[in-house]
Amino acid sequence: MCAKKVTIREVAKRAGVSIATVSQILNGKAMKFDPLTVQKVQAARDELGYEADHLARQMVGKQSKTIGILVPEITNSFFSTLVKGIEEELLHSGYISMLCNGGFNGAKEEKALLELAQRGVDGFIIASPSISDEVLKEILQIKKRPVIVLDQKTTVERSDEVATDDFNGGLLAAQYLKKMGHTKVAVVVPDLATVNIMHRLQGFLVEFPQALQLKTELSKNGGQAVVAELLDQKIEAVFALSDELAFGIYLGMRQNDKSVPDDLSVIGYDDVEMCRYVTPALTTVAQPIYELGKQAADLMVKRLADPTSPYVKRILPVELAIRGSVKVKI
Amino acid sequence: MCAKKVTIREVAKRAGVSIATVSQILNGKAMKFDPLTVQKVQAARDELGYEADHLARQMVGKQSKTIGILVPEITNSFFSTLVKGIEEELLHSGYISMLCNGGFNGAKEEKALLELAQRGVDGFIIASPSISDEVLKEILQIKKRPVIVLDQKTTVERSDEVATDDFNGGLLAAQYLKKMGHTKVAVVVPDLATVNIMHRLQGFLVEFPQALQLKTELSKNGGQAVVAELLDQKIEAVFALSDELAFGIYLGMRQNDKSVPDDLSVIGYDDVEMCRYVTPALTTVAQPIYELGKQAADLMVKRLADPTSPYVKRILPVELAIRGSVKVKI
DNA sequence: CTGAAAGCGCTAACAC
DNA sequence: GTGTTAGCGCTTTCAG
Repeated sequence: MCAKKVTIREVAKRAGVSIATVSQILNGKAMKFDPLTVQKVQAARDELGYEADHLARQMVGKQSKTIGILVPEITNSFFSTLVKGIEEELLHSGYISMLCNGGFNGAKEEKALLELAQRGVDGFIIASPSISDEVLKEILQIKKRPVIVLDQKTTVERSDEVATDDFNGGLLAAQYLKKMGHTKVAVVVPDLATVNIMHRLQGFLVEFPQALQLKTELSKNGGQAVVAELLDQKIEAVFALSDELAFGIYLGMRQNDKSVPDDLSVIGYDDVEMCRYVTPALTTVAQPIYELGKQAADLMVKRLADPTSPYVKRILPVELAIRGSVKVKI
Repeated sequence: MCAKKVTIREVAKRAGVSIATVSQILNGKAMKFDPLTVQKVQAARDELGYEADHLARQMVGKQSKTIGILVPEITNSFFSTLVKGIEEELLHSGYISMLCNGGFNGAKEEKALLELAQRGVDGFIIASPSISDEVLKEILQIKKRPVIVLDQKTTVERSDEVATDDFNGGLLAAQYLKKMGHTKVAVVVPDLATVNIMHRLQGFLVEFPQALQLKTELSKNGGQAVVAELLDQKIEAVFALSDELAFGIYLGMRQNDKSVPDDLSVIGYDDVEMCRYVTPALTTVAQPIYELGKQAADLMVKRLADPTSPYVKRILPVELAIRGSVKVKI
């Protein structure tokens, strides 16, 4: 099942041709050869189960069939789902993922990216807000390898893009809250706001222009930290720009002996798996996270296959997942 | 910051020696050279910021400084935390991670492993119950690369090991339940029981030899599925062999309009981050998951540095994290 | 002590 | 059409 290591030379010998011929034929240039030779080579390849060594191939400047992935926090359900989507699609296309966890730390991310670049990855999929534009540009320009960024501070020119319809997501959340009769609403926004998150906010503000905006860290802790203020201000309903934030709010409420949704309605964003398992189940704006990862990977593979094709941008739809964390105001 | 790509040749030229000399000196054989030459070479290396190309080096049969990681489901909090620990420790030591998601699918895992092997990883860290022993042996024997398995069906001979004190964890859970006055208890065990999970069970059974054992899938769904039976049997307290299972039970209880812990006490295993955020917060046996990953990575790095050192086994302690899901029986 | 030379497995010009 | 040759960047005998 897993022979020692069959080289191109053996295939050549077996087929009675030179290694160059084998290389050519096996790399798409088959039509320039005598059909008979092609036959022999392919037969030999199959019989020996030969597969080109990615590493050797890479040394001569070809693809390594490896993609570098950078996420800030794999531990976060959003990112792990994303990575899963990327990884599965990539593996399916014969690529493999090199994963790095940036930890929301610019320096570490840069190091990771460099390490990845040095490893000769064919492209990067970067989903991390704290990576600086300059570093990104450097990678992109100097290394000339395609990059796809997700969840980024700014958009990189000259790259493909996948995103979800963030503006609409924010709008959906607002409309729902309004429909449920809420007027005194707040929105909790992260310090480190990425463009996509800003879009959500903008969508939300269309319906609630003067919603109270609470800044905090984009994490469970951040959500927890904001509860006191929410309670002080007698807010009725809060829009958490991520489910993580919402989970933190849940905890904060419980610590204050208050109930969701009786004392405060909360609506989240992302639709992470745990939404269904917290009590009450979290009403949230569902993004197709896994799909987002798959699409990013797909775009990357396509780009690598045809580097000159025009850049594309794909927007994935979002929808409201109504569960139990928003009550109708009587 | 990221020079074009400085090769060994440039360093050699700069130092006024041959590339062979540079290679030797930079690879530990410095003492066999004239101190002056060593000086010059190191100076040149530093000035140019030279670093050997991992790929080229690998081609000549050296290390690739890359470790393959296989997990069944990165989306699962346990595994993502584990991966984070591995990844961080590895990056710290100059290694990089190639991640594959097995999806609890033997065939896919095998493919991933092969792909990883072909990529020339220096070693494998495998945390996946469904990988077969034969495949594992093959990797280990044919490729002769070190493997560390976690959460495995069986233990591989001739490898280092890290594990947590599963037996004690089960015992701890049982003792706590007993202390809280429960007698009619159940334990929900996964179909696909790995050795470590069996140890937990054994520890638990020491205190509750005739606990009701419910078999199900090791997942949230599995937990949910088992609730009806739990209720039918009028169980007072249940030990879920993983937090995932416990979360499923929470949902199942809610769907039956029953309360945790009033109608059923539940204790989990793992201490995943969400334990604190569900309602009630989940009492569980805490394993140092992140640390487990770090240790596995550390062991791997050490093994690679000194392949002949004796195999070691590290056992990490577990402890009870008491929260709100177990009530004292009056 | 140090350097020349032979590859590792593969691809790409350029001859034949 | 197909083989020859020259590397990619590095390590490693093996002479000198």
